[in-house]
Amino acid sequence: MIAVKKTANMKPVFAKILEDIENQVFCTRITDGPYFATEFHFHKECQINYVLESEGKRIIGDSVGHFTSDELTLLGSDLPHVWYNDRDYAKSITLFFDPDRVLSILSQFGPACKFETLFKAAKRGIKYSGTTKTAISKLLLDIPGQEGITKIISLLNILEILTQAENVEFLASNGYTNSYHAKDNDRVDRVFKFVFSNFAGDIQLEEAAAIANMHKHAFCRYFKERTRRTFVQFVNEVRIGHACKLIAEGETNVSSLAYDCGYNSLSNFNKFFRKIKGMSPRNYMNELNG
DNA sequence: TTTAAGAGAGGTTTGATCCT
DNA sequence: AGGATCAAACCTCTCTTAAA
Repeated sequence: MIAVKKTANMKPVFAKILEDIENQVFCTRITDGPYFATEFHFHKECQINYVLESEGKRIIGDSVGHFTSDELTLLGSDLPHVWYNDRDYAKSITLFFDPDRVLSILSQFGPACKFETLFKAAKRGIKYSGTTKTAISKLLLDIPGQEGITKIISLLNILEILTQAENVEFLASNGYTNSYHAKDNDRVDRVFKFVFSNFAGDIQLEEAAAIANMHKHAFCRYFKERTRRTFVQFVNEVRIGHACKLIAEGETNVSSLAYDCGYNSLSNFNKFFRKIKGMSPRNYMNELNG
């Protein structure tokens, strides 16, 4: 279901980007392969991410969501994130920049308050749509072929457009603060991958705890501390999120939806669907499809 | 076919405490 | 700080039943 492949060079790839940015105001990275080559992580640099082709699940801060091709997001400093594709291809372009450095440059030309505000808002992760998305994605894709000052102008253009965007969607919850530590990344990534790969079947707490190398009691506490939700809540959010994706793709049978998402009883599926979405599955279908 | 409520069993989460 | 252990509280999960 989810591509859970892993290569030995994942970390060096990311470390290289951070090295590159040491010497520049910003840098871009193009991913074009069977999967997104980073694990769950966070860093000081902001990033603008445009998914060209792929779909799957993503975690940004405390949000668990589904992404598809043509998705544009801005992630602020220290916001934990990961994209797990469940297709065998992943194509995206990402622009990394150090917000402090960008602000210090911009402030030499006048007040940079609106950019400061943007970077602060980005700590929740922002998803863009409409004309903003169209304009930014085009500018982003042009950057790799540009040099020197033209490149800088593109970045400034992008940031300017982002400050003017309307109807944006915030991803992490209001007031979200990162409670992960850098050393959590591996462990948490293993657990997330486990859930995303197995949510359609049975998932036992003890198995997840073992994957995290912890006793189940310690794991419960650890998981809640980092994700702000219990392990069972997380699994249900992933399952109901998947149900919504299937509904969006045209599934009309509530019963098969329940079993496809890992529920062994219709009654339990209905219960959690209502709890998470605030309405019954049938209502949700009607609202979505008119 | 779908939704919802209730009950019992058993799984999950949490508080307190101890250990490293 | 972070994890282990135990006990107790809390909550899911599944099944049943009934109704829309």
